[in-house]
Amino acid sequence: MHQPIGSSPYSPESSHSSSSPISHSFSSGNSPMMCASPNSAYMGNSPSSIPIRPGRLSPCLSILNQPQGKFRFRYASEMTGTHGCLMAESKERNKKEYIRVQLEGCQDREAIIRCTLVTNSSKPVPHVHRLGGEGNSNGNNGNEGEYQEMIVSAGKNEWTATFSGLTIIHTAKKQVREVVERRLINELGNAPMNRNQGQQLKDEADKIANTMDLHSVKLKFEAFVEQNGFREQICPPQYSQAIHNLKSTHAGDLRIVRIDKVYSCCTGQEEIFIFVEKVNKKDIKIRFFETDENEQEIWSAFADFSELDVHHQYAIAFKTPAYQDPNIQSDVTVQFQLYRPSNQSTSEAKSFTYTPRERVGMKRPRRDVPLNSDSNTNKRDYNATRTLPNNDPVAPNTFPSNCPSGDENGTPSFTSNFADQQRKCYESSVKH
Amino acid sequence: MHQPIGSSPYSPESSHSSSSPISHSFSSGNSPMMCASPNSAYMGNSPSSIPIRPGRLSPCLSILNQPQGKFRFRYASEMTGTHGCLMAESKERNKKEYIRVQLEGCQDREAIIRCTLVTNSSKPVPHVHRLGGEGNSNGNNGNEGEYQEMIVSAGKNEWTATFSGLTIIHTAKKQVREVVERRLINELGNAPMNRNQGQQLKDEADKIANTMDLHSVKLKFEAFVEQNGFREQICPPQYSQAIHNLKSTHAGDLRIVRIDKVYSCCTGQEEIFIFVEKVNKKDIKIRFFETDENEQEIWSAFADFSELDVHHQYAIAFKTPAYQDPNIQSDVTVQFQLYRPSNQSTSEAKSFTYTPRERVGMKRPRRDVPLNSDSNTNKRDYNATRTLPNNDPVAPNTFPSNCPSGDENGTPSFTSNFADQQRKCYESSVKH
DNA sequence: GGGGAATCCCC
DNA sequence: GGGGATTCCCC
Repeated sequence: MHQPIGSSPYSPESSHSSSSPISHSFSSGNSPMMCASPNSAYMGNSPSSIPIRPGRLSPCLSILNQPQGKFRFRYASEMTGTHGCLMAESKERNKKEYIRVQLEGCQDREAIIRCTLVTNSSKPVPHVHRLGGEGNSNGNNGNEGEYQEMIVSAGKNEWTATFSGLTIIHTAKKQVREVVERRLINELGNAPMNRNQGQQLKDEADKIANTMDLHSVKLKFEAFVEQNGFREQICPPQYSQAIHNLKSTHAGDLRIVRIDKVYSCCTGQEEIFIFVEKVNKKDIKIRFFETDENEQEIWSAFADFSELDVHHQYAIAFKTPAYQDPNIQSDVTVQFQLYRPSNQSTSEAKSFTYTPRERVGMKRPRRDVPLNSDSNTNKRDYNATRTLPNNDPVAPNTFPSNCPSGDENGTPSFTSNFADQQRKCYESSVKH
Repeated sequence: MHQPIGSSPYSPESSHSSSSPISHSFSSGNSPMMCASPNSAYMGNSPSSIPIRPGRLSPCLSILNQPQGKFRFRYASEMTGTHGCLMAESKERNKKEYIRVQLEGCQDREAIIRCTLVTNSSKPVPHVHRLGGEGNSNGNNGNEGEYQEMIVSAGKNEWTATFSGLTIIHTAKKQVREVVERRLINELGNAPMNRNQGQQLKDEADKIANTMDLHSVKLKFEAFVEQNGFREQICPPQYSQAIHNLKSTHAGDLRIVRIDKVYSCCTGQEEIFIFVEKVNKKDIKIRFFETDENEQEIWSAFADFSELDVHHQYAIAFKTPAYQDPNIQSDVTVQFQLYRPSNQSTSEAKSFTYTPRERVGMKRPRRDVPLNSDSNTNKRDYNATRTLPNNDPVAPNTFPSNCPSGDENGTPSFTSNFADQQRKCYESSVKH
């Protein structure tokens, strides 16, 4: 102990109660005080820094490889069989990397890096979910899944702990309160309580349990050295980026799986069906946008649909928004993507084409487009080249082309590749 | 007792053990015999008829109003709050009718009609699910949800029992075995067993538990008269039609909720997206069919899709089957519906229009790249590639008409109201 | 690794 | 009455 317990807001979260080599308590605060204890990981203020050991330079932890931002948390009931474990975020899709944490500036022979699961909140506290791990070479058992530890040293691993085989075990909602309460009691060193204190504790547990986000966690890394059979925390903890539960509707990946039609008249209001991965109908939008050559967004608009158009979380029927310019002369390629307002996340974008609308009052029964690409759609008076059946009330026609429809030089063109779009477009524009 | 127990395959299922006024045992057989007891509702043979009381004309039960064929079974955990109860099947959508059962030809002053839940199997046995009921005027309590009873008489209700407020309580899978075992033991009158018999019973319970269909039940109606404090069954039981659990994927209603396009060229192979109610991708087909003026089916075909085209049970992307006649000269209206092979159930049909194909042999420039060639239906991650305006291999085109495409006089017409269909149709026909 | 069935919760 | 969140199971 380098400081009296509770002597400052900086009192360490873990510095005195752990008996070597492995502590089972969650936060190591061991204050006999009640709920207001600033030493409690749950109830107190998190220390904003960690005391430096007297007469030593403070080492420092740095996360070399962050964990994945998304991972499927598994229930204890799913822990039979193997389901893949928490890896590091990696730029390359197919490259597997492990989570790595390095201890810098350590003066001791070796140190221990501990990894625990904490809440994704401004003041991280131990999470009710548990951290599982099997491949861990240090093979910690009997820790109730509450942490994983690695020994680091200069010679062994250049002070770098590699956490492989980590797993996040999802505590069922029903048990959350109980787990929190048990930990609170532990934190308080199992001090005897009177009825009032007991109630206070229960209330606090309730509050924490009801508040804790079960669908995102962070990893907390701490470094210790062991001396004379006691552990000492040697530097401030580091927190990883948040890890979101892939199975959750609110955190799951947004994805457009299938699209029935990827073009629309620039006047919008055309119905598109898409299949998507699980979405929450109250928290989903479809965003159309266009970027310039510098990737700068130059236009965006939301598609038109209501909750009723979201079919059981997996499909959406929406109407396209009007393009910014109702007078485009050639196809314009834009993008669209799912957007979740609650956390601003988006899906990958899919490309989408806006086609020109029919010109109103255009007076050229023309065919200025090479032979086949055309499109000009639906002039009633347009005389198609093909032979029409005698009573065919129209049906102007053009035929397909292998030529590009919009030309490379930017020459305006009325051509569209999408005849049916043109048709509808015409209809909607003549209504104006 | 009118017959010795087990004396015949017709020994009554419920005739002697029940002590008045309410029996708690499931089948009333109370034989001391072991597993082979023909008297056990679970293990024995079901009686194919019921003994007639000596010297009496046998009365008879008839079900005036059958229960609904579909109902959502509720778990015990859902029994808080009200969720609607089992009603009778009714022709008119909005008309609420109760399940009613009449006892005919009863010579006694009054009788009791009991309703229990049994399996939907050739030899119905008591179901592990329970029958709940609250609105029941006879208000049976303490029957553990195992039956509901009504008293009938000439004056009171014209021998007709009305079962209102029935509910089906879904026994969780985990408890099925235990419930079955308990009942078996009860059936055997809690007779002492040796180890071997115990094992036999467990095995039997296992078998029954694993075999019982938890998603469909029937109601069993029995009639009793009470005399000298004893009950006597007075006629053969009646079984209702099956009631299927609406929440089950296998029994739930098939329904087409939304369709992106209701027309296709008669040559088929056009992609349609539909939103549906929960289906099982391994047990669903889409059937197109046509009926003549007499409602006789004159053509049918299945749409083309694979399991991969079924999106999370709620949406399907399929290709239309070719119509029987590739040379139709005007639109043909057919129907399509979902079809579940396992039980031959179908959804309501939606109407669908086949449009004539473009005439082959007409000479006009065209392309041989099918428009839809990129629609790789079988990839979950369907990437709409048809978006690049500049190199889009273009589409043939026809134009819309405000006139009916098929004319009333039967004059052949190449016109279609569905220009894009024509386009695709054209392409698919040129591929031939 | 992931889909969906089973169970439970709540608008 | 019903949709969907949660938990569990299994291909």
